Amino acid sequence: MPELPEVETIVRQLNREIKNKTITDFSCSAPKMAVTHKLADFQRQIKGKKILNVKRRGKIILLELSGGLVLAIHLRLTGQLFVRKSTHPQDPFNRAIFQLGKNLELRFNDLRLFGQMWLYPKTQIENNFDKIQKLGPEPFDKTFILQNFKNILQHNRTKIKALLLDQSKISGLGNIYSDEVLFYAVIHPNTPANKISDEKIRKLYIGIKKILRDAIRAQGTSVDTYRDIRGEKGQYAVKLKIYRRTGKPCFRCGTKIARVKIGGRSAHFCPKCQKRIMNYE
DNA sequence: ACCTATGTTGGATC
DNA sequence: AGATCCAACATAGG
Repeated sequence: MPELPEVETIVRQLNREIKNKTITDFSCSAPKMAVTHKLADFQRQIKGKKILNVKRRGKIILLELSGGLVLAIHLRLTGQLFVRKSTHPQDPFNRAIFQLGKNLELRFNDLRLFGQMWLYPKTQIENNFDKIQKLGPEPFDKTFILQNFKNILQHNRTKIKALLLDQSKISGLGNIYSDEVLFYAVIHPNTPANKISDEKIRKLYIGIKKILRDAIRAQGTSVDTYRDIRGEKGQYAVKLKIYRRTGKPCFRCGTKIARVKIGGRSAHFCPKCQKRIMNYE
């Protein structure tokens, strides 16, 4: 499910709703999701811990707990975090429940079971957690300047679509927003990253920030299973220009939108506007 | 009914 | 280095 805007939405809402709550109990019906511990150990470690703060790095949610622990959560494709009153009916595909006192629960639901949780001491998260160590720059980090982005593109021959999806190059973009930013910047998804002109790099850089910011404002895109912590849809789906619009008219020129596979993922683009550079497929 | 697709990512293989 | 295929898994849609 979630890319940067969806994860950011969830993180902001969690801070509003469950900061300073204490995890009074934990249960989980999918042991593989809690990757760092056997279930009993995971439960023992997390029980009684207070949620001090919620952060995000890339698409990874980080709950800072008392006792110097951090609970890291990755929702992968279909994970959801819901905050529910205990009286609320059970959610479909619920895999884990963090009890927050008598009346409140943080529920981890996941249809496809790809989601993962890690529980580590804070120092280890910061210094040794490879999932975070490997991440590229945050699009909204002040140090992520145009020149920085330019360097990344100029040192990679890979197709720009694949580069944008590669979390070690730049973090936070997934299949939806990588398509959207390439449409915004009018770049064919198969263009080798190091063949993109300075002008287009600049446009892409601007587009990444603009589109992610707009999507966060709209509380994310619910084109499939994404929901926020109240179970509500994000509102950005109606603003999508290209993603999953195969065969529909391009908003710029009316040409039918095309779809190609790049690295096993679908890339949507306008074959007229986003012309591929000759000599490169 | 069968085939394909799905918001992720990590590993194997060429 | 980089591309491609496959793995985890469950469901929906053509």
